[in-house]
Amino acid sequence: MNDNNKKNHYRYSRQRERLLVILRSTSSHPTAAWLYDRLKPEFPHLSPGTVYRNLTILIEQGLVRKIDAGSTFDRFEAKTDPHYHLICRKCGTITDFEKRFFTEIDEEIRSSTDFAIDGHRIDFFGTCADCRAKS
Amino acid sequence: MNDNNKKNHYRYSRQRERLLVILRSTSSHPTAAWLYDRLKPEFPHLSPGTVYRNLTILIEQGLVRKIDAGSTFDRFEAKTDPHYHLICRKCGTITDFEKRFFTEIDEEIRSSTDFAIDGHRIDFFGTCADCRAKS
DNA sequence: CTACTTGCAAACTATTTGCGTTACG
DNA sequence: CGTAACGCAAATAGTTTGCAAGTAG
Repeated sequence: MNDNNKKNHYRYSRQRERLLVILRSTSSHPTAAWLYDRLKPEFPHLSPGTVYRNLTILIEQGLVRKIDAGSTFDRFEAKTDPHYHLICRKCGTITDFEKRFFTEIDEEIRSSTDFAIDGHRIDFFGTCADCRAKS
Repeated sequence: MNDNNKKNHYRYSRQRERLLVILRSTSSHPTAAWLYDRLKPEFPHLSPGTVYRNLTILIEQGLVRKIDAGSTFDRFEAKTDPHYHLICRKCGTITDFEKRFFTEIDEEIRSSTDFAIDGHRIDFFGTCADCRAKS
């Protein structure tokens, strides 16, 4: 009956606002730990729980997305427009790719399964320019 | 100087052989816990460590792949031929899709980045037939 | 015999949660 | 004022690791 355990409405929180601002100001797809370290000087009593709870809320609000890129930890991004990720096999860096979105492939899948497809995620793997320069 | 901590060669192990057979006999993309439960009756003294260690070895050998599908736990598959995953948003089931592989999209990305792309992964999201029937 | 593999148990890491307090609306 | 959000600390979940004993080659 209850929609899991989502709140009725969200109250303003300075910590959450700053978290979103920082997340929007970087393209590095940071981890929760990185965000915590980044925010700690501003809020000396900040706790990891607060970071995680706020990330969850921001995700519920559709302002942030969680990324799995094969690590043991989660990464986050505030980009909400459709885009892909280029993941470097050497250094793990994630780079956004937004020049092209292959909406047409969903249609191809739809036509040959009984799955009701509403979206897709693509990660491209390879070696970034920096890593190639180093070897 | 040392190649991380990989072994010089792999010795035969009955546990590992059975693990691979079971993994090859299912299309359910199981978790380590599921594999452990499945193998436990055959090896009453089996430990989780053995399952994880052997999965790591099978991955190094290129016989098994680890899948991240947004869960807190890893899933594994013994399919090594290129294919995609259809992930149900309701029940989390992962279904293989192998009818079509979009090799051409790598080329499109290559031409507009300085990333040396050598492969991609696509996950399609939606609702599976079973879940649609239930609602 | 050498060193890879095992079982067991303890350790580890990232994340979540309970609780009493603070503060937004 | 009611209840969402906080900080703190303890708990959890999944996975990894150290060690002594077993075993493949």
